Amino acid sequence: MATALFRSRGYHGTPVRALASNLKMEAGSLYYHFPSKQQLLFDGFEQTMDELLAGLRDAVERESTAPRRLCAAVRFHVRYHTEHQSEAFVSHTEIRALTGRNRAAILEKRDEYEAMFRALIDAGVATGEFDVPDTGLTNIAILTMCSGVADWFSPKGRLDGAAVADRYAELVLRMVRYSGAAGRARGTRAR
Amino acid sequence: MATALFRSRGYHGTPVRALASNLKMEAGSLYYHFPSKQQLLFDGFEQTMDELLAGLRDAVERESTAPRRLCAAVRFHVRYHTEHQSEAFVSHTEIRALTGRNRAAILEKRDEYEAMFRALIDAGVATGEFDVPDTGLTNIAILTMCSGVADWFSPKGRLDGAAVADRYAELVLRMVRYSGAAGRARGTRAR
DNA sequence: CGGCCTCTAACAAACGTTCGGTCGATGCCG
DNA sequence: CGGCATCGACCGAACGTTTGTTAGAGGCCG
Repeated sequence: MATALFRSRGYHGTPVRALASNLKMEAGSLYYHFPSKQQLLFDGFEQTMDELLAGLRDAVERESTAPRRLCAAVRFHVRYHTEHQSEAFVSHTEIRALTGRNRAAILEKRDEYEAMFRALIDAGVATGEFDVPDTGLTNIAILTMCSGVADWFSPKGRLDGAAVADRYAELVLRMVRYSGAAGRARGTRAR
Repeated sequence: MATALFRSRGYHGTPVRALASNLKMEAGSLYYHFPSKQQLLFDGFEQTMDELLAGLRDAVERESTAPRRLCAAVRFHVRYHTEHQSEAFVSHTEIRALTGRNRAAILEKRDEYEAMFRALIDAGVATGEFDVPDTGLTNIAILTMCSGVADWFSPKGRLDGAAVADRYAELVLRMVRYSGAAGRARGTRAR
């Protein structure tokens, strides 16, 4: 997969010839399948963002109360970052490698994602279930914390993706000071 | 500054000629001051890591109780990431651009930094002041969350560095479930 | 004059991309 | 069933440009 190479060497640090040889091909042959290296990056970005948006929407829809919805969102987000680690990592670090309108298109989707997340917090604040001094800051703190999972997670590690997701959900509940946090994290597991 | 360019375009995405023209020089002139592009990157890394290590040690030394020490550590970490945003950002994203032993040297310092942070949590757990289900995971969650500040912070934003640092300190206290969290964050401000 | 510092020019290597040719599989026709 | 055209997938070589780096000459300032 191209994403694995982009992850370990970066977009600009990965020659087209490396991408090709990874697929047991010659460099020129790649251009039968893709019009440019940039498009290859962009396609990966778009797929990742679409999966994130659809997955988040889906995870949230299954729950009704604010704490459960936020929990489900966090668990989905973390699990996606463990199961599609390379894609998620690249989507965070290589945005700057996207050119003009490609970058704009992705940033738009990222903003949409962040807004969906923020709405989950706002909802809990509105009902009084959450107590956060600064919704915007708390939201971005939660998101960067959860996205950071793609930085350090290892499938060979002590905890698997589901376990990390559960523990992160509890951490988030603490951050928004949901009083029923202690026993809830595991209880509201989606699947 | 070279770091600013590395930040916006990445190491491999920044030609030596761009670094030079940023200093109103020609490319060749740079090599009077630096032996190689790689060394330029490494020097920046080493300075940043040393400042982080020294700063953390210093911030922690001034406080005695576990919650105050953790708070001071978080505040220092966040403020450093707002005041040296480019350096901090590059030190997170471009580790992969470091070659062999350069990379090893930096990773060693990073591990040392993480261990110092973890010790702060362990101390609070030992005294019963903190209640965390998984120290290692909580530690890395806190660190990625706080380092993420370098991703989104803007000096022109609504909150300045000190304000962000204070709010992050409170979020962290919530994560380790220090019961006196509410009023403490601002109270323990260092400077 | 002498020591910093910067310039210009050039280098080989590596870059993304293009293109004509090749090869095996497939489909059609007699 | 055999012969031939067609097609998708890939190769290999080449392209013009850009890369990091080196070398030597020249200018400013003491």
